[in-house]
Amino acid sequence: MDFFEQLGPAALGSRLRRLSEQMTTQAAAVYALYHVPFEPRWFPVFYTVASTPDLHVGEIAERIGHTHAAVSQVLKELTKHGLVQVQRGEADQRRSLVTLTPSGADLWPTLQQQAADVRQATEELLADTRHNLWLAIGEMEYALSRQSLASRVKTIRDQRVAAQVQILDYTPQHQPDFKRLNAEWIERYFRLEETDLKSLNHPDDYILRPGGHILLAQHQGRIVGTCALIKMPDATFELAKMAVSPAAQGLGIGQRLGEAAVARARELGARRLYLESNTKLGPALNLYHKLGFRKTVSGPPSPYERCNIQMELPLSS
Amino acid sequence: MDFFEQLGPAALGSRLRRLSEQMTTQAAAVYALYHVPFEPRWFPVFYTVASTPDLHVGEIAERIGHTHAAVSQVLKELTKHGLVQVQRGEADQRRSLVTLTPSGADLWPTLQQQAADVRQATEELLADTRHNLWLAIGEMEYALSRQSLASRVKTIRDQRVAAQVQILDYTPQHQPDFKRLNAEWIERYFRLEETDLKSLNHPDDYILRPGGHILLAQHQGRIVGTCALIKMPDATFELAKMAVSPAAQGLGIGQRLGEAAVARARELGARRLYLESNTKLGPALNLYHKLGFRKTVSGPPSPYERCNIQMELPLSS
DNA sequence: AGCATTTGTGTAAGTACTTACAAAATATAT
DNA sequence: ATATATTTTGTAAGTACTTACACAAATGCT
Repeated sequence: MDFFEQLGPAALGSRLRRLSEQMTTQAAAVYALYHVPFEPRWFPVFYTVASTPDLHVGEIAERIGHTHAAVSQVLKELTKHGLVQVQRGEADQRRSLVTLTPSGADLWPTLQQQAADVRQATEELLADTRHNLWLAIGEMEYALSRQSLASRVKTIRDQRVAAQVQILDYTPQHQPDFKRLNAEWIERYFRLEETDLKSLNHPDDYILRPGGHILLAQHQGRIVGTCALIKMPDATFELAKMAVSPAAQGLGIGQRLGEAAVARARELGARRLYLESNTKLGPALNLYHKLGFRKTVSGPPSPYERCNIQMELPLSS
Repeated sequence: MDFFEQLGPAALGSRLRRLSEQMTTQAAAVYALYHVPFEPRWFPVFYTVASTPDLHVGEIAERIGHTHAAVSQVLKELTKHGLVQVQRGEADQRRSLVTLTPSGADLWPTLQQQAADVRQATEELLADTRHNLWLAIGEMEYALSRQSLASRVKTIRDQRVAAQVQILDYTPQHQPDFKRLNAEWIERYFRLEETDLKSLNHPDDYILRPGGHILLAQHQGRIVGTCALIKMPDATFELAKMAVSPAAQGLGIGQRLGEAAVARARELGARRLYLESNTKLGPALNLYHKLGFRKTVSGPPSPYERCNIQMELPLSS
């Protein structure tokens, strides 16, 4: 099984599954040992009912950490085998109250004894190992409850990507990328307007020459994000043309671009940043908020139809 | 979840299953993170094919530790999604050789990167814990490969039962049990013969008064086993009427009875033990062998039709 | 009291594997 | 060379759970 060795803990899930399967098989063998006509998967439910009778399905499920559906299925089988009986609740007619039948009660001491034997065997097994599996599971469950594996992986990937993302200044060779990335998202949500086409086709004329700046994000040799600072009166820049390629979204590239834009505005002596957007663009607004932008009380009307929100960020110089 | 706390490690199997399920769910979330249209269960197969192309189904299965059936199913899906292609083997037409398609090869770097990220995340997770889950699994698998859980449980149970089993001397009140236990197994395999009935109905007359002894095994207040020493010429006793109740079989009660009988024969100054049995009775012969009995080369003919094997145990006094 | 909402349960279908079985190609024995 | 055994694979069904859905009973709200 070089597979596990090569991949290491990345295959943790697979390995856990294998071991749990092995344990389940062994459990079946244990029942055979005691001549008990009983299936391992019944145990949690039976144990719970025997310990505290007159519980209903939902309560049993909660105690053993399975779903009510699983409990319901197991109870059906236990009933068929004559080990438990189910009655409608008296006060609450929806509930199914469960108790042991006489033959279930007969079985109970044997199962208890068996559980005690299994417990002892497992404890001896665990005592033999340097790394205690039972405690390790507990610690792992705790660690995962604090931060999920997926979000841990995301953190790692974001760090790696951030190290690979470069923020570049616009040069004329970037015009096609600049246009493509912006046209892409505008067309997805709205319609390309005349004003858009002018500035996307001729950013030199419409953005740079009037004193603006354009920043680009490069990842693995490809331009995957853009954003522009457009000069406005009163030491203000408008943050516009913010776009990240769909394939590169979720990598924190917007954040990097935004931060770079804010830093650049500061360098240029801006006292205020301003932007226009649309409330439909949730993730974008989220990003702006993270960067420090807040809703403007009132501002000049926008030339774009699609803008229904304005935000600003005062820059204390 | 008091269930796990109450039962402790006896519920190890359940707990492993829960954790592995959680890891599987998380794995799916990780794929979503990378925008990869890929299911976690494909990974082992895909990984193996990408690392070493032109393997066939059986080889892949062996490497990843799954069955060929599982590999076959996953390959079907991978093919449907255009990630791998399967060809008949040239030399051996039974084999299905697997290689990546161009689009599978495209996906490979992303998956490799992702696996590396997952590995790092998991390693950080493991480093945070006091009991290393990865190593604990390895140790547990090793321990179980040396002795299965079922056999460990059996050892523990046998010890417990042995402590509870008492070997008693026959008194007339035991006659019904003595008869019941012997009749039970004789009728299961053969037919009760006249000779049987005499000694079972009147053990005093046929066994004890001629100088024999009867031992009984008592477990939890019930007589669950019998065995008799019948006096023969030349300081020899015949070990006969060995019976253990079906419900109590496998508990090592036969062994205890047998050992007690041998010890008693020694006390009585016997120089040899003798018995007759049938080769159909595998477990019984096994027990006799464990007690030290060996096949007799030739002996006097038995009054019982069912006897086709004779064994003896010389007792060095 | 009449309505929507919540709660409790059961059933069906899915999941990621397994075991069991079947069929074809190849290897081995006579 | 022919019959038999073994290898290789695919398919079906099972396992021990899950999620999704449906429906009745109870509760909350006006």
